[in-house]
Amino acid sequence: MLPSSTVENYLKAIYVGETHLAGDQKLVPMGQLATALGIAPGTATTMVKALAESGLVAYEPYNGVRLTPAGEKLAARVLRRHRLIELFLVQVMGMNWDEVHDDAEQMEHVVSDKLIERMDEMLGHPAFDPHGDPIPTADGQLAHRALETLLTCPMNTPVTVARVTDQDAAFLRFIESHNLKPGETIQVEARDEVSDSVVLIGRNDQRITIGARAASKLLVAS
Amino acid sequence: MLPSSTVENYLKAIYVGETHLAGDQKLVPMGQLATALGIAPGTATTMVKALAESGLVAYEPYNGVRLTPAGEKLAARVLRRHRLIELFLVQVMGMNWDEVHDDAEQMEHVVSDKLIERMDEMLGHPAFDPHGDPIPTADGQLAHRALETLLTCPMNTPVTVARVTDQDAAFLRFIESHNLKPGETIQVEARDEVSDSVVLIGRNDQRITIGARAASKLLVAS
DNA sequence: GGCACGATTTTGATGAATCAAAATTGTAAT
DNA sequence: ATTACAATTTTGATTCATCAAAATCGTGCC
Repeated sequence: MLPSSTVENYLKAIYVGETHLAGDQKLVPMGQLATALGIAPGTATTMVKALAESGLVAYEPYNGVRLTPAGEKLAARVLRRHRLIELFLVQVMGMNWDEVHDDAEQMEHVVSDKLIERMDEMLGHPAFDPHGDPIPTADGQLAHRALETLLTCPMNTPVTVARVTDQDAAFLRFIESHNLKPGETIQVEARDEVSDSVVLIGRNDQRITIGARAASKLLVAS
Repeated sequence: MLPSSTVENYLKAIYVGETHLAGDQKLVPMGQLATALGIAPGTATTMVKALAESGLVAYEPYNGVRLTPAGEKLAARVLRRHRLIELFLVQVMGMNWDEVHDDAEQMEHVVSDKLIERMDEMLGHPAFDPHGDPIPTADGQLAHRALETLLTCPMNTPVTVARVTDQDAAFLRFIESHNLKPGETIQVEARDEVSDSVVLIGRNDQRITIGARAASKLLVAS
């Protein structure tokens, strides 16, 4: 009864959906789940009912779905694999951070525990992947950091880029080419509601203007 | 229209089946194919007919199946991936040669061309995997070596183990623990038809007796 | 030459995952 | 309250890969 790749993907999407969710209520709506997985809404409903049967999720019709402890354990395992693999591909295989997502997406379902362990050791039990996403520990714990987006962090104060929450290759290449990868130190110089943009001061005092939508995907620590 | 894992496995099995086949006729019987893939005979027939539809194999009812050039190209690609991955897992990840088969079996279907290329470079464009199986080149060429089994090679003459044609983990561990891995130099001291066994002189003049069945899986070069 | 047996093919059915489109439900606005 | 819209669920079908068991084919043997 080991979970299929499909089941693993559903659990992972619900897990991530829960964290993207506003504070208290932890029910992921079917529509959001279907969109995240790129499937038709009806398919999500059918599948989630099956997952509820096997005790991996709690399903409330018309309201949404949430992981049970069993489901969360499995989801964390898959996410751990995904992020370790991404880091491995960048760190050891010398691939670029914008081209590792698809490989990780596939490999996370098939590589042995032994191989994952080897990667983990080789990388020194890392806590974060190349995008700054936390890597769950073997027993499912997530490192928690208090981060802010570029829309909410203090202005004219040096902050460190900690996480980029978008896997789109073109976006990642943009971030990289403007020296905004995790680890870089930057400042927010100005925010403008009207033009919907944020002006940054980056490496070598270079000014970079990005849209608010993009700014919300850059998480920083003060 | 990229081939599914299932299709890739069928092609690979036919490819390997063809080489295991006695010289001239290159038709792999359905029964053999079904056994190799661990499926029911009827399933093989159905699937092979579909493969014939797509031009990957030539199918002769009641006689067997053979790869077309298109099918051979795909099969060689899969085998190349499989063997590169096995070597990578041993050489780079420090895994044992008896525990890499299953990972390779899964990964061969999912990793990107880019990642395979990186492995190939990192390993220095190797021609053989840890078991001595030849790795097809990117354009599908197989290195050919004239090897003999321990049942047919010259006796009382130093020969070098070149290939072990069995993926069974227990067998591989046996080979390793008796210092009979590819690269080792040994001699055949005696063959006995009646007891169905072969006596070898291995490293440090150690005597090792193995059955004829096992001996047929050790290929050596003079 | 006929027959029996082993290999192969056919048939009918199943489970997993999916879709499109129709039906239903919940809610927010009038 | 009604109603209208958006989200969700249901329905009916499809595709892929598989099996078991029945039907068929080909070959070797007497």
